[in-house]
Amino acid sequence: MKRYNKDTEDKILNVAQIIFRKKGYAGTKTQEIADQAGINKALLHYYFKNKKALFEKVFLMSVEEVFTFLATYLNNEEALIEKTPKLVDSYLNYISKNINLFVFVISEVWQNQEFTQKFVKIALDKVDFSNYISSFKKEVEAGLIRDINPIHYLINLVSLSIFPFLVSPIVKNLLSSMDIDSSTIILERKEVVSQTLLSMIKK
Amino acid sequence: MKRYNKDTEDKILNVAQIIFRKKGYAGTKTQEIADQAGINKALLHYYFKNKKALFEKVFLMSVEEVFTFLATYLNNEEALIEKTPKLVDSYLNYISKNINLFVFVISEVWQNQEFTQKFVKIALDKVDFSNYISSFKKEVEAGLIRDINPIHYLINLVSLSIFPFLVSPIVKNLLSSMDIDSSTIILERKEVVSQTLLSMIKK
DNA sequence: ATTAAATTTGACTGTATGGTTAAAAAGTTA
DNA sequence: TAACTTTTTAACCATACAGTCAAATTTAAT
Repeated sequence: MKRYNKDTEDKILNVAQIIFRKKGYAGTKTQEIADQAGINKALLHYYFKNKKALFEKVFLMSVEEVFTFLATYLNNEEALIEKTPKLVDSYLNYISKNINLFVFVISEVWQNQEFTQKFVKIALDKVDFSNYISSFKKEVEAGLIRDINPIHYLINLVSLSIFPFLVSPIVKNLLSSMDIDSSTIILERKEVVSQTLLSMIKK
Repeated sequence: MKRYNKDTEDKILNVAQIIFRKKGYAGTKTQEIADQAGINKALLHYYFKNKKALFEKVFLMSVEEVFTFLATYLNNEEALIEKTPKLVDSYLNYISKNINLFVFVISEVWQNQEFTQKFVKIALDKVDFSNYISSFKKEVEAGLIRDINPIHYLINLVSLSIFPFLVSPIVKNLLSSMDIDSSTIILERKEVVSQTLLSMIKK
């Protein structure tokens, strides 16, 4: 006797993830998840206690994904000056393909602060930035980079990378109203972000 | 014979603005707006055709507010190197007091793209950044600042300013899990953002 | 093949929600 | 004050929605 059909559970989770990330908690209807998963709404409650429980699972997976990607690339052992352009390049690619993920996490963290904070903490427990901090400090001591707070470098990195995509529907409008070609701007961003970050750490 | 009671209409709009900005379109219930405005739900429909019409008014006001503040400060006639720290200072103060506004606009632009885009366009029509662009170019020609694209300076300014607040519930958790005092970091941000922007334009 | 457990379904329920209606109350003009 | 208009209300309606239940179907073990 097994316990639950993993295929069905995965199918529900995958569909729920897509819809929750696009429409948010309040905007998502369990009926739509069931329909798109090709199952009955009752079955959804057989696998997941209720809408909130399903949402919480999706939310936790999402926050974990956000941190995992960042931590993986940040913790690799390479000199920061060489690492920066590569990190920016792959990070911008990742963000552009997963922008819904970031909009979702930020929206829900504010709209449902009471029950999302717990999962932010859980996700943070699995992630470790201490490696990044200590290798940053080592490079400072070795005289390779300027003596700045690694936290500010990190905040600037994610701000410069994520935010332009967050507001891209607005920026596209703004640029076209000014007769500026937005695809050129997007292409230039990688270089701009790299240069801006490098100017923080280069002596 | 007058037409509508302006007090009542304003009361509804103000309450609607607060609730929509906090809970988003789907998360907001018209009953709650009516309750907090101290009126009957029928009266809400007497003043506004339906929930969507009320939302659209609030959304338009919000996008306009976002652009108006930025444009006002950006268009003032002062050398960019002197203007930057002042602009950052007042912009960060403004954002920290109105973070819901920014979360709201970004969330809704993605979640309800079909019917928000129109209002983004309307709001953009009322705003003019051409002044900023031309005075930036003048400073470049005068040799006061480096020859960079003013759009990238603008994108970096808003990214570095707004994004840390957007993710502040997460950052606070992250920092405390690393035993870092977040209030110190926040205080340092003004200087960091200014310096980062200045390093883009200083020769 | 029989039995029993796990999985899936159709039909249902209660409530929350956006919106309407008809009438009462308040305000305005003559 | 009478007549009329504007504003506000209580009660109501239809629908959408999250969640339940009992029965049917599938799966696995003997």
